[in-house]
Amino acid sequence: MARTAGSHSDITGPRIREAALHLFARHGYNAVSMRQIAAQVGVQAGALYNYTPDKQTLLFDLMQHHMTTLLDEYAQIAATQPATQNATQPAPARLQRFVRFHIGFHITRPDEMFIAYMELRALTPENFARIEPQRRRYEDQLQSILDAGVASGAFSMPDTKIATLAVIAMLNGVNTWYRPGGRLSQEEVEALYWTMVQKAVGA
Amino acid sequence: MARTAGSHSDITGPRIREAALHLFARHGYNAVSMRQIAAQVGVQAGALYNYTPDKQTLLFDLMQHHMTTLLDEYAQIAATQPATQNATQPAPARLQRFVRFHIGFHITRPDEMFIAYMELRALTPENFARIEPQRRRYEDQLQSILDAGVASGAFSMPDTKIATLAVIAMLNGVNTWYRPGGRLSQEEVEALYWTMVQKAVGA
DNA sequence: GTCTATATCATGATAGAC
DNA sequence: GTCTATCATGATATAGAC
Repeated sequence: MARTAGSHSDITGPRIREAALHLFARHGYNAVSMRQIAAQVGVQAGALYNYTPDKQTLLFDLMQHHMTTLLDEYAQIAATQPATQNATQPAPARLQRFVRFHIGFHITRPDEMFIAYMELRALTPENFARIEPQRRRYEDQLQSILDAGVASGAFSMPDTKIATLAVIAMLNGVNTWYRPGGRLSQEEVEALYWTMVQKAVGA
Repeated sequence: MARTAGSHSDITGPRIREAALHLFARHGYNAVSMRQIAAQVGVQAGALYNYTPDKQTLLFDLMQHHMTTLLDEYAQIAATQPATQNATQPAPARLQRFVRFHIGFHITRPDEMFIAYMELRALTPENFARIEPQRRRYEDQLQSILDAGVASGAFSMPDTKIATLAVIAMLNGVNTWYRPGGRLSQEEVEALYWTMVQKAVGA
């Protein structure tokens, strides 16, 4: 049916965020105009302002949602017990879960991930200050796993802070090449990186 | 001395590239205007076009120069013999040299590196097609080291292609946190990452 | 809720004086 | 080689009709 002037819709909001997500990821925040976003949704540019006060808020909301989902979903995964114990889990099991979660989470959200680390500098200072601690909080959880593993003797590495950054960087790299339907399945990718991470931390 | 209209200078060209490099790295290609670049140099916007036909060429030239320097300097390093032999060097020695070179090269050129991998999508398709093979050529040299190491039994990893990408991603991550004068010296950073890479490839 | 129309401003690039 | 001035375009955001 042809798009008319009168009304609809309940789903324009989500479609705007979807279009912005895709376009920001593909071309970069500053290279995308409100007109382009509107065109992709099928409305005029002015209509976007019924859903967002401005372009910057649109970007911030996308990032905020991504980080919140990341933290929430990891909290659930981390809380899941491996069915045998309810004591504190050993560091290698926790690390494996982190690695597989991180890859799985990001591999299924390439656009969100791309924006989350490429468009940080497009945020206003105030918005940046609200996103950055969330990312820090996520990375700190990896470091606590590495610290625990070193303390228990399960891992061996010269510097857990640097190792944290190295592992995150290595895992984030997956999104630069992984494509669904490619040579490797998600399960295979997770297994390969888990093997490499395990070795890297001296497990 | 005050900037005058009449003439100078021989060094405006380099200063333009320097300013563009810094501003592109800091704010992103699309967020930087020709007027901003001109202001940083201390000329008017129109004067920039005595040195570059357009903004896109300015970006391309910066990237091209970076990639050419990278390949040239690595070629020199790779050709250097460890003083004892002139036979083919063992893979672990070659890998160590690669890791230290990669970190050292990029750590001293944070702006160039930032642009080289964040602004690829700001290139026109034609320019991208000229840059991409250079990056590929560089990464292929790492993979050939890993392949040689696996063949000789010095390394052990399930997939050298993925390992190549993983190592590159891990090493590139250094530039997200390293700052001169920080907790770790360049030598210490190189040593830490060499340890982690060594383990990751099963050396 | 969406449209059309518009205010306001910044952009990349060019022309011509000096 | 740089300046001033300007063109043509496209940007974000708003106002008011429907």
